[in-house]
Amino acid sequence: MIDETLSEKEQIRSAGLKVTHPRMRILELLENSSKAHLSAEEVYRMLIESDEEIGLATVYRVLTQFEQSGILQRHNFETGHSVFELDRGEHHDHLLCVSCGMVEEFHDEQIEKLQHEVAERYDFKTIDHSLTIYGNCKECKNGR
Amino acid sequence: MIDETLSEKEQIRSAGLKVTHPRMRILELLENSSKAHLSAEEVYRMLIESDEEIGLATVYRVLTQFEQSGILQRHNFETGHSVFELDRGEHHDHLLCVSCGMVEEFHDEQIEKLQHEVAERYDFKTIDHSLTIYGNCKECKNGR
DNA sequence: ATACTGTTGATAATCGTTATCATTTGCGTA
DNA sequence: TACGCAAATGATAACGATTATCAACAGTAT
Repeated sequence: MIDETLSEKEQIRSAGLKVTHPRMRILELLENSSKAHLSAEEVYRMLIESDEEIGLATVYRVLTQFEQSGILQRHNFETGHSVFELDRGEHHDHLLCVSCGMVEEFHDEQIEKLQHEVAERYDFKTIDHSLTIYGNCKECKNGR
Repeated sequence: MIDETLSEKEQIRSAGLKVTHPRMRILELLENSSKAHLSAEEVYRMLIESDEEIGLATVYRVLTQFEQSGILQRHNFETGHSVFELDRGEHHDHLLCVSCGMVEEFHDEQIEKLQHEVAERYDFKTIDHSLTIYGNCKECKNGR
């Protein structure tokens, strides 16, 4: 979960990481992206298009570090690759359009509560949970 | 969703597939397994151990065909590989122990209903949905 | 039994991701 | 400000899971 009042530099520092060129560029990119959910390959391509000489290995490494320090969240939808988004603190679930790939976020307190009850019922210590609804969005449902 | 009253042979036939040795063995294995959720590699290894000469490529192919014809369900938990289980019709969600890999199934009608409401709220046509709770099971939570 | 088409198995290829390692770079210290 | 060193980088090899290729083989309708 990030503190929006911290600058990129401060966020990276407080994650215990050196403030380097690749890390700054990647964090800026995530914060300025119009798409909330990006894959490593997408981040890499966007950097290349901005004439940044950042290797693919570095992109994967930095994204993983950002995830581990809580700057980013990683999601594994059923697409065969991970996508990342800024962790803004509020837990949410996803609606994913299988036609156009669009991702919509939602939060439902009632569902959250029921999930905790289920975990309790099975004597499970919840670490994380993910709920994704796959389907067709408004646009794709009708024409396209 | 499979009809339990159909024999393996009939299930394969009604999927529009030829009744072959590998398909029979794989379906039998799934139906007799004590573990409900198996990966392609696990199925392959179990076949090898039963002295079955079935190639890994065939295992992947058959599992995919069984999934497409509704005999199996495929799940992509956050483990990096797919697992398969017989589709018995009743939708359910999963509790996954990140320590021992144990998978527990549950069904909560209330959660189902709330998910439909969310989809409606966003004008989404639901095709599928998956809810997985990651954590530590009863055993792993305490000693191990 | 025959023929035709789907299926199989060995293996190469692919995809997303991680490991390796020589070179470079932040950054605390002198 | 220059120095030194551990941490970080980038090119690329390696990896694990899965899919494609293709010649040999096997169900099944006739």
